[in-house]
Amino acid sequence: MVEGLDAARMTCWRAYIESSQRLLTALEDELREGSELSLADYHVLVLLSEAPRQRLRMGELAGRLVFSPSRLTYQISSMRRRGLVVRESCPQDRRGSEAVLTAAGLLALRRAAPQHLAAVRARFMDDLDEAEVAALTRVFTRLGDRLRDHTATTRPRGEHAASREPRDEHADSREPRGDRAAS
Amino acid sequence: MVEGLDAARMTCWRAYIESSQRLLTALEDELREGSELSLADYHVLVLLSEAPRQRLRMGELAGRLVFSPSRLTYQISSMRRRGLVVRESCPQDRRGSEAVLTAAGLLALRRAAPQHLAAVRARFMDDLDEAEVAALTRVFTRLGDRLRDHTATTRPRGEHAASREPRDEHADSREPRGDRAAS
DNA sequence: AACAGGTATTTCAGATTTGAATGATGCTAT
DNA sequence: ATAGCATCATTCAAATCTGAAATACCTGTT
Repeated sequence: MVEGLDAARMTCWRAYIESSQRLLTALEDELREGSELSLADYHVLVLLSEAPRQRLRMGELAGRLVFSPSRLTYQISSMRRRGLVVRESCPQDRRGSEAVLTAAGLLALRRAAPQHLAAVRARFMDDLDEAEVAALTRVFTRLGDRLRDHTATTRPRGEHAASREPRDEHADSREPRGDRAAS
Repeated sequence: MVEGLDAARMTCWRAYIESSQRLLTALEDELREGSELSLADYHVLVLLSEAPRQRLRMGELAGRLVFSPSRLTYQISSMRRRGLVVRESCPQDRRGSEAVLTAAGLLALRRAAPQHLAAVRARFMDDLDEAEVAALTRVFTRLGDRLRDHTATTRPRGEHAASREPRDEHADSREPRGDRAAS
């Protein structure tokens, strides 16, 4: 048997995997019972609300959400049925289509955000001291950067990974933006 | 709008969510292409291989995997079809049933483990220094402990969460066990 | 301008996941 | 013992997710 992880890393890995799963499950449950939204719905709404004209190309959205293209198509169809978004075809590129936030979608986000963010704090963030926040930020930012590259390079999950151009100006803004609707 | 997360925590939260998603996706893809196993299959096999007689009750398995009961039923059926496990009804409690690792299941795990663990290291663990490993372990162990309690107490996801008794002796062992097969 | 080769997205069938309902058994207090 | 409630697990239908194939359009070349 090839050498696996050392004991400390194995413990770390297992704690991370299991607790992350529990956390996501808990947040999903709490979000659903306090709103009509799933976590996926919520993430879509956040991204759209922060986007320039509250709209994003399907591919851009899929890339940021880490969704396969077909999953995103399904997700947006579902949200459209519920009036949270509408679709428009992209004028610059007629192959493309955009998801556009509706007033109802924005309202849904604004209503759901306080509870959801409170839940994120209650279940996770409030337990972290500043040093821990800094450590997690460093680790996961680095991880995300490496995996974004890797996905784009190696196995374009559904072809929606970030483009090869120098760098898309939206692609990794992690800072608040002013036009943010809820968060 | 109620106060959300402070800027540092929001950055942290988003980096964690996105990169965790990318990591899981990458590991799932790599595991599937190097074996016939999904990540869920792999986790089941690891737990069974470490269990006393290489068998676990459905509920115990669901609780540790953070699976709903019906999801676990489906998962185990699928693994049984492929010969990775068999099922036995539990002698002590005739309501219950056990999943038991087969020789083929153990073999599949032993074959898949080296590549999978190498991927875990390559994509994640090798980038962490000792202090980061320690910080993550502390944070996620604490998180897991709190969420295990919370789930058990508040909203027994499918009723398989740990019992309310003082503490189930299997429930949070995170240490290697000696009889471990692969990891 | 027609072609070749790429890209963006959807469609489709099949696999997985969910949650509510069901069946079967265990447990406790009569 | 047995009624009454709790627990373990499965089933079923509906919702979601995946990957391969199809569709429509772009772009650079000739």
